[in-house]
Amino acid sequence: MSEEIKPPMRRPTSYDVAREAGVSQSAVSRCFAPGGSIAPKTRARIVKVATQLGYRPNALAQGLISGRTKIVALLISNLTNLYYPEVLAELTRRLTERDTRVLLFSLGAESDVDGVLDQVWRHSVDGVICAARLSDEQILLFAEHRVPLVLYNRMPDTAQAASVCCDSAAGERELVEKLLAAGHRRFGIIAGPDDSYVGEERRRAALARLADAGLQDVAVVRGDFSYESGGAGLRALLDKEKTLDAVIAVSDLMAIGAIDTARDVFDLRIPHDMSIVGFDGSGPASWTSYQVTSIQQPVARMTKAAVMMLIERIEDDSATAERRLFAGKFIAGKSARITPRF
Amino acid sequence: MSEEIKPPMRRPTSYDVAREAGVSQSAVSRCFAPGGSIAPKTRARIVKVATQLGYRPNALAQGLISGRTKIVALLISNLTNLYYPEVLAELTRRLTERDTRVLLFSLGAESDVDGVLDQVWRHSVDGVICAARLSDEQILLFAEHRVPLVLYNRMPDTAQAASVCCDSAAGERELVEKLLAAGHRRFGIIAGPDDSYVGEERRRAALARLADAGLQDVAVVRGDFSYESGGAGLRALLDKEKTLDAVIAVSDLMAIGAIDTARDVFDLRIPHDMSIVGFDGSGPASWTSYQVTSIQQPVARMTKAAVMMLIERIEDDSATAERRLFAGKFIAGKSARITPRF
DNA sequence: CAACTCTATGCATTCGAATGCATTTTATAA
DNA sequence: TTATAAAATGCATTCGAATGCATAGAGTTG
Repeated sequence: MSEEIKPPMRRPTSYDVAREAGVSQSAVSRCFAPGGSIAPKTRARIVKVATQLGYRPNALAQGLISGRTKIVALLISNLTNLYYPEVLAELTRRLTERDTRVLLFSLGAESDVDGVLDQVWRHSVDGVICAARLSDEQILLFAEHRVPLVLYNRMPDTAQAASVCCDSAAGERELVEKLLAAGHRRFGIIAGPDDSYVGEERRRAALARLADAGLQDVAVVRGDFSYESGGAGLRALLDKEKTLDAVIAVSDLMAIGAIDTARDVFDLRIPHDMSIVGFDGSGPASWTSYQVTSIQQPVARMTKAAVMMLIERIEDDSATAERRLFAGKFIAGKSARITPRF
Repeated sequence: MSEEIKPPMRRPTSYDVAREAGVSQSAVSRCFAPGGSIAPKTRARIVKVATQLGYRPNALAQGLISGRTKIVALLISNLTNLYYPEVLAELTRRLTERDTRVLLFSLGAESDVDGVLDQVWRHSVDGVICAARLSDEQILLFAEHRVPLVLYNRMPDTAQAASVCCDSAAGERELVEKLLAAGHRRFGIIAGPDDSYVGEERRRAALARLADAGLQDVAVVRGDFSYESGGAGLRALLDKEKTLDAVIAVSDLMAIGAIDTARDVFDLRIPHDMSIVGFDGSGPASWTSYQVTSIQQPVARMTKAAVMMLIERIEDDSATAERRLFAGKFIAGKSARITPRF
């Protein structure tokens, strides 16, 4: 009879272990709780029985009674953005390292946020890292529900909230300065959707720096951060202004789209005939065919900071808002001429 | 006194709503349960109070008592693979549509699987979609724990499990046939790591079809699916065989790496001097600079199938294993010559 | 109006682990 | 050996919603 007839057998609970080990349920609980008061001998016996039965504490019950779920929610707007996967992977890895699970919410339209928040409250997550647009009212809801929040690469309009950002403005300024120093004068900008926080910050910073240099009325078109919209953006720009020295795309992916279109449709040599810069320093930007001149976000440091900030405020709910702003790193690349022509 | 002194105020529970609405806790529960027996008038009153108090059912308590969490775990091996984000986004979207949350587990090294599974059991998820390598023993654990499982783009060695795959073998064969028909004879293969299911399937299929055509001893090198390893792979191949007509990379990203290296390092015109094909049909493959000749996986249909299969077996735990195999779509692209030279 | 359905509602219990408090056991000191 | 502190253990309760069962109320019919 090698085929044992197994009873429908539900998962063993702490009571099952307790019975089998001849102790109380409390003992079992304490046995697995860090710092629980338990005699080494008893612990050994319980652990043995637990292993044998394949006992695993029920996370739901633990969360319900203790008020701690060891789950954080991650809100990310458009996962397909090529730059986010990297951030997502890093955040997930770092959280997992700290014995925390990730409940992922991907926001197609930013309007779903309310529905998502509803789910966040229901699941009593320990905290939230949000890389999607939140209104001030929404941010206030977090305080009301006492759920720690860290914003990633965006800042609230006026509400107080912890945030980790790459200094888009400074980065964009640096790019513009290099372009100006190299003698570019006829600029075009491929911006993001007007509801994108970083997109707008970069657009404004670029325009401001150009204005400082006496360049007004710079042509601006809007894309949606996609490859296609980069190409479309370039076409639109060249439609307005016949000749351009330099195009500033607010993301690498759009810069790449613009580069491909410049070469393929307009037969331009990059950077000889036209300079194109991006932003982010995402994977494909460094590919040989593009080598986008860009600002690289310090993803490792930023994700680490975000996770640490979140954990800090999970452990100390009186922690006040803090903002950490990381400078990006200029990547010379080869898609822009950054030295004077003569 | 515009500043109300709020008591520390915990989240309202069904009891709070019940008291306020003058009914029992059961009534509140039934009010939100679909098909609960409740008088319209009572329901209206409860809903009003609930809204007013901002009541939200506690998902932990619901999961604990009902045995259903409406959470599925997603196990994904390397998120940075550029092709997975698309799959991840689609799966998340579809699951969210069906009122199901996603617990994300990203596996850096495949060895973490056991630790991840432990967490999966603890959280009593309703099901799992797995795009990472699982051993037969691990697959059996799912049956033991009665957790429905759907494998994405991989099949178990011998154990029974539901799975959704793109027909890699057929796709790779088609690619090889087109290349053969166009007159290519000197082949090289850039395979994946030997523990990659799809990688190995594609490699074997390519080699088999080439052998059928009388081509033995085809050079094979291994990459890790990254852009860099594609370039390195091409260098290694050209090191072994001085001249090659065609290179078969088992993923688009490696094909792209190979294309860039071929152009930049070896000064080859693609596809004039050498054909390079990939696999997946991921975003960058269609960019103007590459236009990789490839097999496109029907991601939309596959993710839909995976989610439907999972839901089917969540609702009917007696459902036996099923395998759905989707044919990929040939993308002519421009990285391979697929018509005879004369 | 009595007899009987059918719908609403409440009561009590359940899910599984954590924890404050009381009690027992063990270790240490006098 | 006894007094006392300290450690180990058990008991009972708690978290918040779902649900089987009993009952109260509304509605129908003869």
